Amino acid sequence: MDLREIARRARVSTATASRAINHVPTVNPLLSKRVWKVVDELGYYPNTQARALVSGKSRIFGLIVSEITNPFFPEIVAVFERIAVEHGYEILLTSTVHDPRLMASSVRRMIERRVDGVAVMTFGMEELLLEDLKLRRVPLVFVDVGPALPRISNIRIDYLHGIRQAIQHLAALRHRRIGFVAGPLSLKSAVARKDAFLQSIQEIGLAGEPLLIVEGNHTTEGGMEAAAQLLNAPTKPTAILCSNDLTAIGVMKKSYEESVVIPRDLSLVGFDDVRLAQFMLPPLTTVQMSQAELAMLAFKALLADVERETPLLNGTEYVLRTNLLLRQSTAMAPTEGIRPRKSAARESTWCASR
Amino acid sequence: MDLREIARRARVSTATASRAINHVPTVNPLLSKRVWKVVDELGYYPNTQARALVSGKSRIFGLIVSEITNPFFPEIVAVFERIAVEHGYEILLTSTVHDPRLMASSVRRMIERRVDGVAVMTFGMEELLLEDLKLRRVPLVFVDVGPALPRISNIRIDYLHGIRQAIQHLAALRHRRIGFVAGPLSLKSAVARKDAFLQSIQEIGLAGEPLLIVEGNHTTEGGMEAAAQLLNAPTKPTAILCSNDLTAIGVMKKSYEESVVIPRDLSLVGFDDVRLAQFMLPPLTTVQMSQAELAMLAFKALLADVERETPLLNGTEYVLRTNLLLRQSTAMAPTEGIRPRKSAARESTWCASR
DNA sequence: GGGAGATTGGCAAACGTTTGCCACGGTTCG
DNA sequence: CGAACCGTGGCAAACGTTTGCCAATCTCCC
Repeated sequence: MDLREIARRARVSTATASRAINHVPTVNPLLSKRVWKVVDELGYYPNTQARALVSGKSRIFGLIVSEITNPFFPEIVAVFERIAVEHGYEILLTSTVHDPRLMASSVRRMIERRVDGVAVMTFGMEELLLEDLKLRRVPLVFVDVGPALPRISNIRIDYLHGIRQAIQHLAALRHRRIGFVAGPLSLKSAVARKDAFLQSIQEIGLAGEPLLIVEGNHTTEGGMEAAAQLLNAPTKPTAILCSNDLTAIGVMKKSYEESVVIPRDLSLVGFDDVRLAQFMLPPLTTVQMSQAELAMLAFKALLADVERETPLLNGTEYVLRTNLLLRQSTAMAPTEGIRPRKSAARESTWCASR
Repeated sequence: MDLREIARRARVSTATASRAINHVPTVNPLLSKRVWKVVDELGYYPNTQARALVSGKSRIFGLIVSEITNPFFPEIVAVFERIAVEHGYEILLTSTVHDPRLMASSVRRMIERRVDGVAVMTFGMEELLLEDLKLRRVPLVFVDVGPALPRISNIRIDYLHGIRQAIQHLAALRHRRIGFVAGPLSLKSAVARKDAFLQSIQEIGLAGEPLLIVEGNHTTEGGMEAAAQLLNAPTKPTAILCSNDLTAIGVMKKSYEESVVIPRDLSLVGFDDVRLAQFMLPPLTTVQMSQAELAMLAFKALLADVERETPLLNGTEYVLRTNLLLRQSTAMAPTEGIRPRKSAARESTWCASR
């Protein structure tokens, strides 16, 4: 069943039928009604591919996330999809799972489907692979990349704001030895988080304390390994800040196994505010980075780019704030009985790395 | 840049160019090489919509899940997507969030995009809304629906297998008062799980015990509410089986708040084996229902239907088994001090419902 | 009553492919 | 030497829309 059939049954031309269906105002209301009657009777749905072919617009946005099984992303996908649908867009989802080959194939598929734009929510991976998209002038939006080219927007995350809050919160609880489990330092966002941690530590004059930084990989498993290292370090931290919630969950599990009770013996702060964070035992204090806002920002950026007729000289930059969310995984630092203060100072550059 | 341009530059007709690109064997290797050279130089990607238009196949599968933020689903999406891509298919994802309107609009969009098939992973919701798809002979695959029509396959979950194991495991640990937090009974799968629980209880002669069933809603919040009810019931259960892991996590949280320690005071078993289950404290014993297998089964079913030239009289039925996964949230039942056996018996039909 | 202008609807081209059909050239065999 | 056949490649139609352009009809005013 196609437009021709509709036109035939409504006794109009296909042109009129098309115009009626698209609510072009010049069409005679009487004819329009006739067309719509037939459409409803037959349950006709226009063929999007034919439409796309002639209009040159697919009304599809690509959405690339690094790993959909990471609980951070489903929320983004859900919100992005919801807004997209509201605006008549469809999404083409790819979960790259950190595999450049998959990323490449995904980019290719997106180009083949002629997406109208792509949101790249991988937090600073493999931009090289996106050359093809840039070349074709596909509007793009990234998270955490430098100042933008035309048709390329950027969402900058203000990591410092939330992380500074976290550190100051811990300091207020008398913690001085604060550990940090970083994300994979190949990720720009992981580096940015670590830098924010470093800066925050410095700001409140804790830079002289032994530096307790371990590189994790943003998974629970990585968190467990990192916790193992940190808890056996010559100078155990009394508090740990993690580069993401999954890592923090891993730390919780390791602590549990080693009978370190949170928050009595160890205060713990996560990052992201994954939905599950509040259901941990104890509920995880974490730096919130709103997934919903991030998704909305990304969509907004893409839509603006698509609807703009003349491309801007440079893409727009959007900013997303982060904020500390207090729950119950932090507490006053344990009073230190036999803290080997002097000897610890000697090792102030201790820094493990996986 | 289009096929015509490729053809022009390779000095062949578009027909030959098309055939070369699609590896039609009759084309002269020399010409083929010439075509491919141009293709690679120009970075030409064929326009999928034009292809779809003429071939009548969009090479898109729809995937409908009930809620992508439920950690059960991302794994399904990930696996489904991976296999789809491997087979040259794209997926159109919808998260219906239990909203019939969204479901309807999603079905419409899928039809407009001319999907080649749809996997409906909502566990028994709103099949009525899928009439449009059935009408158009779109291959479908469901989970937990009755025997199938042509072009409609079904994946039946063998809930009993795993749930029976769970109950027997609890019984072996001397538990006699086993509570159950059901899912929303509007969901077929939730009913099936409850029935499996009932049958398993009966099988081992525990049917005479007070019946401790609460209806939850498959969310953590629902689990918390259910736990509140169960823990304050006249005859507190010593073990609770939950209809899914999210519910179990809610129960854990509530127990924690009420200082009921798991597994010492209360044994807990979940269902699904969400990735996070093993990171709960204590790690959650649960009935595993492999998300990866489910996704693979669904894709396989769809693909088989698409590739079959003559539709079967009835769709195929696939079966997915469930299995108990022992972790650390179950233990021997607490020795019962002052158990009010007689008085409890009177209330053996106690059954709360939200 | 006739012409100008405004409405409205139809014809047909275009979007970028695939593919059925046919023609061309070359080879083989009688 | 001619006919039959095969391998190869090109022409053009088709897929289902949208839309520019033009023609037809109507309205209104002089």
